[in-house]
Amino acid sequence: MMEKKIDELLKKNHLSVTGGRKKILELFLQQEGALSHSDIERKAGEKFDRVTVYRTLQVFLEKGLIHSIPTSDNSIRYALCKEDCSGGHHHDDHVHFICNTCGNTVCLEGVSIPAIRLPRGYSADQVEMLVSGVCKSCNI
Amino acid sequence: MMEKKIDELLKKNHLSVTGGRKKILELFLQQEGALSHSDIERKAGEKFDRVTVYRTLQVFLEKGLIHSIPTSDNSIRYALCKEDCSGGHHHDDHVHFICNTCGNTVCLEGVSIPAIRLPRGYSADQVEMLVSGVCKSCNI
DNA sequence: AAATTATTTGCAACATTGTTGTATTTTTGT
DNA sequence: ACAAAAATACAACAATGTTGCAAATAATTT
Repeated sequence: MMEKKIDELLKKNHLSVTGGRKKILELFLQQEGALSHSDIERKAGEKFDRVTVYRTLQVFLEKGLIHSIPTSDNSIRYALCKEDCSGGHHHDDHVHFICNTCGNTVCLEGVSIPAIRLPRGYSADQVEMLVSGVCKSCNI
Repeated sequence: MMEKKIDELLKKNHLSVTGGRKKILELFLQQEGALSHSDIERKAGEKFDRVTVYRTLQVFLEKGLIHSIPTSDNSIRYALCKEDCSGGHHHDDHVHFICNTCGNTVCLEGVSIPAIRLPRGYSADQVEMLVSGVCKSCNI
């Protein structure tokens, strides 16, 4: 079942498959939303050291397994990349949504970021779009 | 000169005019870009306590003198609001730009955030758009 | 399958960032 | 100039993030 998918994902990205990595990947897979560092620490922290969580997230970021989502409250969230985004920029095509009610952060895969016209002289490299409001589940 | 403008701004927002607040406001006015907490601490920290900087920024935020800009590197930046945004949401109409070369963050007042279509069930409250790339000054 | 090598982990120690309470100082309004 | 209100510094603390290194675990070789 999921075990297999996890192992594959790790191997595909040239990462040793270890307990900590499997656990954290599992959290992402079963969550299907974004997780903050403290979320992860809370859910996996009893079994793994804080430092391991930091390092694991960093490695996942570098390998393009996850991407980071900036938020207004100074707490970065991380979410699984649907496709490989190890190049660095393959995830900036969808909008991120934070629910003010439940606090969940999700990637709106269907909603793509519209192009904008920058002032003369500016060149864009990456675009983030972050919407906050009330999500489907909380919007009874 | 600037002294006067600063005093006015503070008074208009029902804030006592004190050394710390004047200094921090001055930094914002002469910077004309966004500042991170550590920026401010570095530039005003010799004269003022760290806690004072925190509390001052918090008050400025509440009063709508400044607004915060989320960034990917987990370090919120603050920028002066052109108009009053004490209501909370009056600043989400422009795009923010971070230069990867010089590190500066600016508000692109002229560039407004395009409307997007959210999936059924979602309602938006606030929208942030964050572009990173190379700014005018660095794009020789 | 055992041994070697490479990688990951936990731990400790530390640095940075952010928060809270309180006494003192400064500002404001009268 | 005085009383009341507000802001500040200081100390103590909590939370978050970083680094080096020894021990443990995973991958590779024979």
